[in-house]
Amino acid sequence: MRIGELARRTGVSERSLRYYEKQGLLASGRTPGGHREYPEAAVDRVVRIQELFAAGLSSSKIAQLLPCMRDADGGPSAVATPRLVSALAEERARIDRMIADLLRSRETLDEVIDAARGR
Amino acid sequence: MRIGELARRTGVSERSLRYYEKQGLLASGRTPGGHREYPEAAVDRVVRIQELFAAGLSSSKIAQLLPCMRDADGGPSAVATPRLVSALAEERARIDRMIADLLRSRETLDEVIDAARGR
DNA sequence: CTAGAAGTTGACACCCATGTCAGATTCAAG
DNA sequence: CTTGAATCTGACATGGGTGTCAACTTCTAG
Repeated sequence: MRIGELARRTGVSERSLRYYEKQGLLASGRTPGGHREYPEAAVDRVVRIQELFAAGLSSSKIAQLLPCMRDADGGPSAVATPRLVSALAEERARIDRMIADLLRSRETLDEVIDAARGR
Repeated sequence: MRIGELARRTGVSERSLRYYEKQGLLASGRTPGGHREYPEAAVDRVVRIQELFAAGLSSSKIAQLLPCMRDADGGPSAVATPRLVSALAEERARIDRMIADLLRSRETLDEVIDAARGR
């Protein structure tokens, strides 16, 4: 599929898709004229990338991580180096802290909302 | 206490504390010479502010929210307007989505980490 | 062949909390 | 007083993903 359809189906702007490619997160074939051509699996990949971005990972971390992921198409995954594993473990810890923060903030919001609705 | 101590105790930079004040998130008394003076409760407040920032709320939302929060010192809380309540409900939904994303990302990381450690 | 939709690259702007630097002032201890 | 640490204000920079515009090229339906 082409970039417009991929953008529509993932909800990610064309701008961002091109950016992902420049960062080495998303590969694409090209038509003879130079237009990008994506396989079906690109949809899942883009969604995954977005999630990781939302989780606060940088493009370079994601770029290292992606080849080690079990793809939707069950492609052969590279195996993470020990160095990468420890970096990922740190990210995991960061995510845990982030989740804890979010739970607290949600509770804070709930208190205010409940107080306002309560009377 | 003064800004240096508050920064040390909260782990938030002096720069950010001054920024919070300019955004109306954090009040301070002043010494005759103009140095900021914070009450003990400022520590909790700053931590709360940081959590809300981490949860993706903007300073202006936080500024609206703070007066409605039950403070650590049990101060009198303002009551949120219906308009604010609905904005907060949206934020709450956003936080829920964010948590769901984080859980997925954490799982992704775990898969890669486990695969690398597994052999 | 042709028109209009869709795609390409490159450059510039923005957000917005935070870092950092400079120069001046205040505080607190000797 | 004096001196060094702490604080003040203001200004500029940064990161990093995304928006947007411009000028051009390619694709595709008729």
